[in-house]
Amino acid sequence: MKWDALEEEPCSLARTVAVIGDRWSLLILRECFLRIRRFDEFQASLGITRHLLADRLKKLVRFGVLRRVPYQESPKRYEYILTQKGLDLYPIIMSIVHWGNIHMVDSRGRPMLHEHKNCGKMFDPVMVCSECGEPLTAKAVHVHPGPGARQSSPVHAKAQERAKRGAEST
Amino acid sequence: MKWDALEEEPCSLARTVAVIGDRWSLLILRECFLRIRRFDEFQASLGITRHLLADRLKKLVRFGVLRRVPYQESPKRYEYILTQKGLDLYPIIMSIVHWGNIHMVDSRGRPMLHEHKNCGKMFDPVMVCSECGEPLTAKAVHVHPGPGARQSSPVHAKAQERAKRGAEST
DNA sequence: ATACTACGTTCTATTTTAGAACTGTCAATA
DNA sequence: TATTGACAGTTCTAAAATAGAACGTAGTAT
Repeated sequence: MKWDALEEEPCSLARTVAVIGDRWSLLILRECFLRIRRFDEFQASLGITRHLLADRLKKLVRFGVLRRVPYQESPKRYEYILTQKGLDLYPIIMSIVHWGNIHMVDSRGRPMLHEHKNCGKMFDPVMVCSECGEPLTAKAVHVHPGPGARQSSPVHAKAQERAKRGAEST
Repeated sequence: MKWDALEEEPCSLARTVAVIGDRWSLLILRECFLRIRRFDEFQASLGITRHLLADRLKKLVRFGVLRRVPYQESPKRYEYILTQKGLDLYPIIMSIVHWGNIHMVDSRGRPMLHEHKNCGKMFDPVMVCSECGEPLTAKAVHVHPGPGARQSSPVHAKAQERAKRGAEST
């Protein structure tokens, strides 16, 4: 499968993966949320090759996640700023960080703590239902095809059936 | 940078990216949450090459995200089931889907809708603070080094300073 | 025997990435 | 005036990852 094909898939996950689903894009976005904005800063803090950095920044700009903004004339220099679309990636970044905090820390503990300015406390992110406010788990969610769906795949139907008959899990 | 180096980084995001930060792993996990469990089912529904599928499943098992469970003897056959560690990825998957729903849908609308069994309504996921329950935004969060941190990078310090002096954004 | 199912492995060609060097513009310094 | 340095990329070659197809294996069914 080509990257471009991902964008066309009738699946919001696949389309998002087309934007941020590679090793470097997520790390670049982490730096953006840590207020890194300039080419050489990204390069220095990530150790990414300049070649790939240029490529990924272009891609993120093309998708409207970053904006390339001039910060000086002569010589003209640009920095890369998160757009609203980019800022909206924050829940993704935070849930990735949180999973790492729970499942990937070593004996020394978390590399980073997060303080919520509103309440002044160190927090963890919690994902809740927009309708009832309860925390969400995979098992409490049922999926339906939406208006943008393509006819449901036979393999999924078969798996659903088997899962219903079978005992436990996922 | 090598993939193995990512696991060692003092950053929960980088360590999580080492597990799920490639095109296929996230798509495989999507299928897991849609109750796909068997090799040929993954292959059929994703169009991934058998080579890479075998490789990624091994990796996800190695990281403890999936469990390889026999479902029949003679010939011995296995299926791949999400562990608790894997189920805990749900907020990541849901926030990725939600961003796609908001920013990547075409005119036909969402490919998929989610129903919360607890309240019976179609919902969107919302990320809130574990301490005060308010929705989280990037600007309302302040980061601190944690016990597992390495000394803060000069480039980050520089960027922070510049960001404080400067006017708006991120 | 032959075909079929399920789960991989192996092979070659293509694409992507790593790593280093190079380019162009301008400002500051010697 | 010549040199150095900062910044933002581009270009090059070698190494690694991926795509696509074929092959292997172990059992059941015809």
